[in-house]
Amino acid sequence: MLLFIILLLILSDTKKQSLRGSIMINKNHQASNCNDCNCKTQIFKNLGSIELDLINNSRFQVDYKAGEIIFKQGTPSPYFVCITSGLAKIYIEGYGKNLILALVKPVDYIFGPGIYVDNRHYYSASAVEDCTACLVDASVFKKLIRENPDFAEDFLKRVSLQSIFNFEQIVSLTQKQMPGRIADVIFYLSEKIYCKNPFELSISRQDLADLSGMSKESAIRILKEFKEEGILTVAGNKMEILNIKQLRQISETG
Amino acid sequence: MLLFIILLLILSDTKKQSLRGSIMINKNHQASNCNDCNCKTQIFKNLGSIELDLINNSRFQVDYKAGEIIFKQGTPSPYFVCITSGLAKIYIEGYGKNLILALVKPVDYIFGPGIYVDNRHYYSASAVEDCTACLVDASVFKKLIRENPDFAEDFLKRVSLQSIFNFEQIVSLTQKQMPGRIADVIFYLSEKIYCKNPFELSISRQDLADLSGMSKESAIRILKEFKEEGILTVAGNKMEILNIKQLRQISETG
DNA sequence: ACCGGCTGTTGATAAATATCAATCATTATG
DNA sequence: CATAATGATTGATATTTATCAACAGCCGGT
Repeated sequence: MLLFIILLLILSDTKKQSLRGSIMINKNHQASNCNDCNCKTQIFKNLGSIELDLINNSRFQVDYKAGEIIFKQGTPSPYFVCITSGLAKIYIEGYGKNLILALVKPVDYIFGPGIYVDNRHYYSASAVEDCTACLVDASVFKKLIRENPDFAEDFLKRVSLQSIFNFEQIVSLTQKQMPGRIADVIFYLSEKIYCKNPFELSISRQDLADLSGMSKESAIRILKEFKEEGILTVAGNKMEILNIKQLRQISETG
Repeated sequence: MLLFIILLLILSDTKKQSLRGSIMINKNHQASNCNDCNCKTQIFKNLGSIELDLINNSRFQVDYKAGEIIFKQGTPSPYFVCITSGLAKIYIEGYGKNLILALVKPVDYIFGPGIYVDNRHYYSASAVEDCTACLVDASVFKKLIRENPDFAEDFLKRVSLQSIFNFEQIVSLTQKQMPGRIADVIFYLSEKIYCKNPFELSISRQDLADLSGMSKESAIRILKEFKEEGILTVAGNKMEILNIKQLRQISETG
């Protein structure tokens, strides 16, 4: 039995090495240590240097090409994923369709609820743009949550905000008609993701549809209507909101 | 030390007396002290006697008649609500329609995400059946989360389970057609809320519709279809699932 | 330059669902 | 007991939305 465990450890360690091998080539590589990384100011602001070292020591950095899957719904995984560059989406694979729960940009982490339940992912994640991510052992995270109340409280606040966002999303998706839902998605993209007004979409029309819970064709049609009414301009992946007020009203009246 | 504990118990008891004045009328009244209450075995199992006293001292017990509002979306509130008898619903007030997020039965608490954000409620709660609830100061709760890692971890697990449930709900509501959604709601009621198979609905058809995100008329029609296909019997508020397998399949095929 | 595959776009049609109106049943109320 | 008031049910109809099919545009590979 003991032999078996040792064998496992050796195996996992060599596996780790080989993974590192491919990582060293990485050009987008940002910081060799969490203490120097800009991620810490936002997510880990309540952690001390020793605590950051703990995270640093259990961390892998991985690159993903656009379209690649970061993790898949249903698979077990004792990691949490911190996006350090690029753009990822987290989505639920439903019955034929996908529903995008959120886009994740730097610096934010993807911390699935499964970590505190059964170490399984309850949604999938994939790279929308080329991405760099740090994978950190969830047990380290949980340990820090137990030991550092400020960190725990900040985490709870993040979880709460996420939860509030989900509620708004549920209402939007279940109670608004298509124009209202598209309006919400456009605001989300402009205000929360790309953070500017004439912005360039890096997501596909299908993603747009998966964000607003409708078919791709319907999403395109609504966009066209908005364009015809002078609410926005769409040219390929360039988009600009021209009449924020009217778009806001469409969002609110459903 | 022992003396100190006894002193605390006495103190908490005298304080309780004054509060009792208004509560004593209550017939459903269950326990005069959290230490004796059956709630603690489930929610507060990781709390020691002194910690429970803390909760006990900041607690109000209130009765609600069926239909009464417990708290309303948008209002500020530094309390968390523990349902100790009856049945409540938490729901989001949308645009004309309501969406029921969950039914809450004893012993469970309603801990809105606002507590860690801005002390506002992001959904409303009302009594479906006559209810008894304990209101506890959120600051006490937050204090215990900071000081007791086991309690915090258990709480995170609960929040995670809630979150997983919400995801399933989003998928059901946005990707399934009406029969699938009604099937899901029926399973929810039978398995999670009433916990038996021939069960008696204490919620209205409108609530059924608000749980499944459709109009009341549509909900009734689907119920009728299920009845005609021999999947279940509905007579007023009595309901029995006859063909669980088929209902499961309807739920899964959307 | 040509081709095949992909995403995006459009129109026609079918399916799903809500709304409206009327009726029935049940309970509350004077 | 009569009568209002409320909730449940049903049918007819209108609206919303998805699906299907066709086609355009773009891009990488040859």
